Amino acid sequence: MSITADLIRGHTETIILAHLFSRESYGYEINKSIQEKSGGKYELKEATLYGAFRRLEENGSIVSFWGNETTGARRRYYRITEHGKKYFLDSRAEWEEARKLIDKLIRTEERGNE
Amino acid sequence: MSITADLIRGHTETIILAHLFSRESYGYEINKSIQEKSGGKYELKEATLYGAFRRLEENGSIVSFWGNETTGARRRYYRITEHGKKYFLDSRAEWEEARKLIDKLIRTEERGNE
DNA sequence: AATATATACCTTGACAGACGATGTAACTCG
DNA sequence: CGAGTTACATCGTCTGTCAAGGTATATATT
Repeated sequence: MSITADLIRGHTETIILAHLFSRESYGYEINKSIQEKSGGKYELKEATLYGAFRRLEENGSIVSFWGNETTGARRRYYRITEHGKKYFLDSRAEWEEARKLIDKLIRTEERGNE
Repeated sequence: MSITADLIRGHTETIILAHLFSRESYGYEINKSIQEKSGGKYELKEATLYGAFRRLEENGSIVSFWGNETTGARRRYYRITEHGKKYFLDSRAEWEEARKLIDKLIRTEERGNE
């Protein structure tokens, strides 16, 4: 893991919702997918993941239900709600703005000769 | 303030160091400058700012000293150290990586017909 | 002379998100 | 049958942020 979690902090819910925006899924799969997409550089810790699920369900962004697996471990599936979709799009827009701002704020002024 | 601090969280120190990278400065000025650069959309709270100064000084990234103002309120100036410069450049590189990763992770897969 | 505003510093207590550690349980493979 | 994988879940701790409060000097207004 080379990406420190401090930098991701605050984006966990958005990342999860992005996933559920495309298709319903379950915790373990979401986490594996994030690991793959990050090339192994980042993984959500389980406590973080399930904590985020709880918050998202509490605020009505997702709903959960047990899958009917007949083999293997049981899975709790999550599905994004309409409210969750809106919340996600808002969060993503906020991210775009924050990204621009941080880029601006951590740019050093090595131009200074005009 | 439209940018929530949760999204900036973890970048406060980097933002401060970016500022001190260009020139030595003091708390109040740094904060004002951030407000201006953000177009009023973001400001560091003072408790956050001074907390960050304390951490940065503790880990040797900055040194501080009282200015010799003969008028107005006294100022505590901060100067970035060599260690601080390295820390800043590392942090900025981490940000670049984290930014790419988050962009990737919150992108929805609306392409899916090939 | 009192009041307000701006500059400038600083601390305390509380909160929220992230994490390490730990636990449960079912299946799989050698 | 023991080790590894899949899969869920919680508890206590740590850390960064913030609201609220405080100190002090200088200038402008009333």
